[in-house]
Formats: sequence, structure tokens, C-alpha cells
Amino acid sequence: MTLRGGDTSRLRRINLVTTLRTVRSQGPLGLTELARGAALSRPTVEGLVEELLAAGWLRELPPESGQMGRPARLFAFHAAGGHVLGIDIGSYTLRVSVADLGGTVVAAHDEQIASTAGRAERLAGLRTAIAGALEAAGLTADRIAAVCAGTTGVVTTEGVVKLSVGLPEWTGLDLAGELRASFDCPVLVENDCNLAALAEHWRGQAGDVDELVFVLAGVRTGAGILVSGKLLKGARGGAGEIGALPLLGWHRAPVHLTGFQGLPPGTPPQDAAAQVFAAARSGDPAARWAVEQYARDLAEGIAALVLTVDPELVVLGGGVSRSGDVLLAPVRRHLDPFCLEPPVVAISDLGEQAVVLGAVRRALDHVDARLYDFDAPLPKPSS
Amino acid sequence: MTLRGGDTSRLRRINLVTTLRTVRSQGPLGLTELARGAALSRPTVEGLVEELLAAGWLRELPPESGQMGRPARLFAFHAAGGHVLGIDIGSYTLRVSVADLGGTVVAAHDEQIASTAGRAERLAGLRTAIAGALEAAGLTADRIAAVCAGTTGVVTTEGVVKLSVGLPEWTGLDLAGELRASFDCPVLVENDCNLAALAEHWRGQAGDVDELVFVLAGVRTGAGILVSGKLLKGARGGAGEIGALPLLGWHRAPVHLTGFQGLPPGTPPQDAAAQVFAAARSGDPAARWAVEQYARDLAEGIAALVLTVDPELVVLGGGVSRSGDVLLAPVRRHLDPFCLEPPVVAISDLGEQAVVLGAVRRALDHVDARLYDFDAPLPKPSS
DNA sequence: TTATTAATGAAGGATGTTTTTATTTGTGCA
DNA sequence: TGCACAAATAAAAACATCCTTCATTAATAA
Repeated sequence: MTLRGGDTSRLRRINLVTTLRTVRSQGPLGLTELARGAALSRPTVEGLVEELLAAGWLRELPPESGQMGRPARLFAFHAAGGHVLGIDIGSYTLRVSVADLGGTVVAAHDEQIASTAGRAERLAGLRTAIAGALEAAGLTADRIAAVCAGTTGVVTTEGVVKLSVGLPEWTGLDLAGELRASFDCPVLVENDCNLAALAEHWRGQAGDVDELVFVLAGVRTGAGILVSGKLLKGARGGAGEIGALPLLGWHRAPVHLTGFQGLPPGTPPQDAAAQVFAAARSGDPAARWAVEQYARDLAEGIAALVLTVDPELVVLGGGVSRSGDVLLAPVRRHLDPFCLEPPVVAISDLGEQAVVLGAVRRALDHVDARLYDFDAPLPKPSS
Repeated sequence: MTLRGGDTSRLRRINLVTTLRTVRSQGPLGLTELARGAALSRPTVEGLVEELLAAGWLRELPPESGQMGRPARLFAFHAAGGHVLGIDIGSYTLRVSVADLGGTVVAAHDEQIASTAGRAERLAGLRTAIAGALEAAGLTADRIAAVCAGTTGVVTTEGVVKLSVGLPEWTGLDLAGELRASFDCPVLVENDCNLAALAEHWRGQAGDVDELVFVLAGVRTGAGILVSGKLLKGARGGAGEIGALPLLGWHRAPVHLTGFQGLPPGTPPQDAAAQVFAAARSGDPAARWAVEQYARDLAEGIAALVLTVDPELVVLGGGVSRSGDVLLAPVRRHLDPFCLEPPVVAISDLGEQAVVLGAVRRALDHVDARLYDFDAPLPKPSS
């Protein structure tokens, strides 16, 4: 953080940002409260609010009555002043959500896709899903302020999928480049577990936890890490890939579920987890043993993550998130002995929305960073 | 970073900090260059420099002649305006360094101590070492602006040693509290590996690397991690403690050295490493095998760290840092197959000074943060 | 002596604060 | 229904701080 100095116009820019942040964080405010919140004088914020109103970043609400005296004019952030797109590229489903700048999801569209689909087919499905979501939101692509897509695999800072085990066809794809062809706004690409971790911090189990490990568990196993509330990405986008270490259990963990003997023949792998957990829940000893083995292998990898970054909280998400009642206790039992000081372990309640919500959050962060950048002129809202 | 707004006096405070940072980072400067570096007008920086000069944070150097035109007045950061203390509490040695605010070590004092020394004895030795260093620097304790001490074990944010395997007597000690009795300035306590990582970033192998894992290897094994150039401490100070995971090799690694059969009887454990490496260097097959085993166990733990945080660089330090020629190749050979994209592996060249240098850096960072804080008035130099 | 670079000083402009005065607007009571 | 009160808005004046630009003066090398 090397803040540049400058003249009084720069001071005004800073005060403008301060005012905008105050309104956003403290909800609809009158001028008097706003002046107090921003630590500025009332005439000053009045001028600043005027400017923000004219720029389209604030809107005036009808005044609230009920109190003594003249009711204050109320101002709020103009959340509809822009929209972002969050995308989750899964093995079986492509999810796209449109959210306004206040973070409210205003439209969503999912497309099912075969897990065996090739690169071209998957990209085509993606375009369909995007078009569907935009139509549902009543927006066109040029009105989108930022796009973020989550995908399995190691993603470089340039948005290239360097390595994907879950989607082998995906390896080497310049996903950001592909998406940039459809948008003329910033396009971000991120590992899906990382985005899920962001989502947990935003709207999930980790509301006030800044040191977080999110573990995606199911057919695949992966992790996203938050340090001081920010994504740990590593030098080359490879943070959290503890599953690559054969000394720990992640590489063999899913086999306990997909290879479970009690499954009806022909069960697709993505349904195996739910079936095994259901059987365990109803007391089937073989299933309980499978869950136990699965939990042990999962705990080995989690232990390495926990001992490395020492999080306050570990959130389990992905396919297992509906089976917390059966899985949570065994995981804790295996994990705790490995830890110097065991973290809290919780099950995600965001379900399948975690990645797409995290993508929305990431895109919003990008827009916010621009909005709050003193060095650039105040951007314009796009609607 | 939530910068508050304010009036023009706040702007001046920002410009003051900008000017000071410019001088510090770009060395002795004339007013014209300074104005360009700080992106401010010349009359403005002139006033600011006047203020900094009066406050004692800048000093004027004799002008340099030899150039065409009127020679510029030269200004530099007044590094002697304050001093910090860096402390390394080792098993066998207590090191104390005094540095000025420019980071130059102006005095140091070491005390040897028995590794079996109890808490009181070690604390007494520490006081002796501190007094010796202060005397060598010609300073008294009340002139010190900040103190940072490094010790083995997990250290809480409050500066309590929560758990130390290397110094069992140390566990539970409120080290920060003990030191605060001798100083009325901020006292910081930090894990020694963390400080060594900071030192590598400051003056060692990791000059321009912000994603770093430092591995202390020798009689003990530990790690310090830098993410975006900042210390990864974890929620409870337990980051980097991968040695606690029995599935990986760190817990048994030192045994290959201390338990080496070819050692002369009665070799103290702290000398074992050097002897084994020396034997391996001269071709002893048993020693080479021991080194190989040691490197494999070391690599297992490093792999977990690397796969979790994906650093650009891994620095090996501690007891093994003089034996890089024998150790580096085996470690790389065992580490690389575990990694998706192997990081650079290097040997520290800071030797035994790494921790104490890192402690100095940490104390300096603390002072700097105050100096650069817009919300507080400019502090006064202490000498 | 001249060219070059630095220091100095005055004028001008942008911004924020405080203070004052007048106005608006809904509440609550008679 | 009408009136006094409370709280917020609105506008303007007076002042202070700070930065910038521009012209002028000072010091040194060639």
C-alpha cells in the first residue's frame, strides 16, 4: 500500500471514496449520519453525495417518516448500477449467475453437460448457459462490468488452465481468452475451490473468519485457502493442491466411495457418495466402514493443510455437504490427533452454489477495487 | 486498507509520509529529484522536508559538487534517529543485535548457554546478552524504539510461547511479558523460522521473491512462510508446523544425522550434522546414505508445504546451510517428483545470523508502520 | 561571462471547516 | 383542524490550509 500524495483534488477523490464506502457498508443513510460515519463535515458530504448522485453511484430513497422533526433524505448505493457474471464450470453442470453490484443474484441459468464432453462441446454449452443467464436478467453482454469463471485445475494468473485432472480435455485451455471474445470487460478465471472458499467467507460458514481452509470433497478432492481474508493462490496458482502428494490420503479417498461394494451395479460415480452416506446413515456396517476409511484419508490431507496454514476454521463442501451428519464426526476424530490445536470443522451450507457464488464475489471484488482506486477517475456505472 | 478522508491537514500528513518514503527508498536526494519522486511540486516538498528536518527524521548532507549549475541540497533519512533490538533465543546461543532505523547493525552480543539450561537461567543469560549489546552500541534500554525476539515453538499473538519442543522449559512462558519489564517500547515475539524467512526476504536469497518457504534444518526442523511478502502466521501462530504430522518425514529426519553410526563416541548432537555432511563430502558411502535418507525425509515435509502454498522459492537454512553442496542435490531429487511445478531450492547464506536479522527486520517493520500511519501524529525520533 | 541548475517568494485556486441564518417538513398536542 | 416544536435541509459567509504555477534570484562549472 503505497499511497501517493497529491493536491486537494486528490483529497476530494479520497473523500469521495470514503463517502461511497460509508454508504455501502452502513446501508441507507441520511446526510447527518453519513457525515459522522465518514468523519467529514456535513456541507462536504452534501457536495460529495451530489457528485455521486450525478455520477449514478448513489440513489435517493423515499425518506422515512415516524420520527420527530423533518425526515432526512436517504441515500443508498445504486446496486443496479452494474452487474457481474459468475460462472461455475463443473464436470456435470455449467452454472451462470448474474448479480448486481450489491451482490444480489438477479438471474441464473444452469446447463447439464456430459462429463465426457470435449473442449468444444463444453465451451458451446458454456456460451448457451451465459446467453440464458443474460436473457433471464434482461441484460446484454456489453452491460456486464466483470466476469469470473471457476474451473477445476491449476489456473495461471493469465487465466490459462495449466492442469486439470477432473477435466483432462481442459488442460492447456486459455479459458480467459475464450471468454474475453464474448465480453469487453475484465474476465477472471480462478480455481473452483478457491472461489468456494471466498463464498464461504462472504455468505457461508466463515462470516467472520479470515483464516480459512475450504475442502471440496466428493468425486474429486481439492482445497481453497484464505489467509487474512484473501485468497492464497501461490506463485503459480498451485496453492492447496495437497492431493498431489501420494503420502497423504487424498488421491485414494474417493475410491472408498466410488468403489463401494454395496452400490447397485451401474451407479454413476457422482451418485456414489450420496448412496454410501445414506447406507451409513441407516446403519449398514460396510458403509460405515467405507465412510470411516474415507474420513481418514480426507483427514490426512486436511491435516497437512491445517498444519501449514493454521486456519481457524475448516469448511467441508462439495458432494459431501449434504451428508455432514455422517461425515463430520469421523473427520474430526481422525483430524484432531494430527493437529497441534484442532480448528473448528463445519459443513458448507451453500451446497452446489458455492463456486458460482464465489465467482460472483471475485468479480465484485474486481469492480470494487476499481471503484475504490484513488489513482483512477471514478468509473461510470453501466446501467 | 480503509483510508479515512479528512481535510487538507490530512492531505499534508499523507504528503509528509510520501516524502519520507521517497527519501528512504531512493537514497539521498536533492529537492528537485525528491519532488519528482514524490509526484509533488517543488515548493511543497521543500516545506515538507523542512518539517521532517525539524522533527529529526531527515538530515542534510553536504552538497555534491562537480555538476553544472548550483549544487542541490541533499537530504537523507536520519537512520540514527532510532534503534531497534533483534534477539535470537537458540538452544545453545543467545544472540542480540542492535540496528539503526536504516537497518544497519551497529552492535551485537552473543552469549553461549547450555541447552539444558532452565527457564530462569536462560532468561538471566538473555538479560546479560541484551545488556552487552546495548553497552556495545552505547545505548540505554529507554532509547530503543522496538524489540523483537525469535524463539522456537508456537508463539501466540500476545507473545506467549504456547508450545516448544526444542526448549521444553520454555513452554507456557510469557516471553513478551518478561521482556516488557526491561523496555518501555513495543516488544514483539515471533517464531524463529518465521523471522528467518523475513531475513531471507530482506537480505538473503529471496530479494525479489514474495512467495517463500524457509526451512530450518538441523537438529530441529521447522519452517517459516511468506505470502505476498508477508509472514503467514495462522490463526493461532501455528503456521508451518508440518513437522507435527507423523505421516511425513520431518519427525524422523534429524535421527539420520544424530544417530549416524560413524560418529565419534560422545559427539554432541549439534555437531552431528556437520560431521555427517563432511564424511559424505569425502565419499563415505554410509554417510552418503544417511544424507540421502535425511534429504528424503526433509523433502516429504517440504513437499506438503510447497503443495499447500506454492512458493516460488524454498530456502534451506539452519545447521545445514554450510553443507549445501552435499545436501542440495538430494533434496531436489526427492522433492521435485512430489511437486506439480518444482520451486527453486536454494541454501541460505545468512548462516547463524538469519533469525536475529529477521528479528531486526520485524522490529523495523513495526517502527515503520507507525511512521507511515496517517492516523497518528508523526512520532519523534529517540536520539 | 554564460549556461545551467537550484532556491526563493508571491499570486492564485481548490478544498474543507465552522458558523450563521433561513427554510422545510412531519409529529404531537390542544 | 390548527399551532408549536423538533430535526433536518439549504445557502452563504468567513476563514484556514495546502498545493501549484510562474517569475525572480542565487550559486556553480565551463
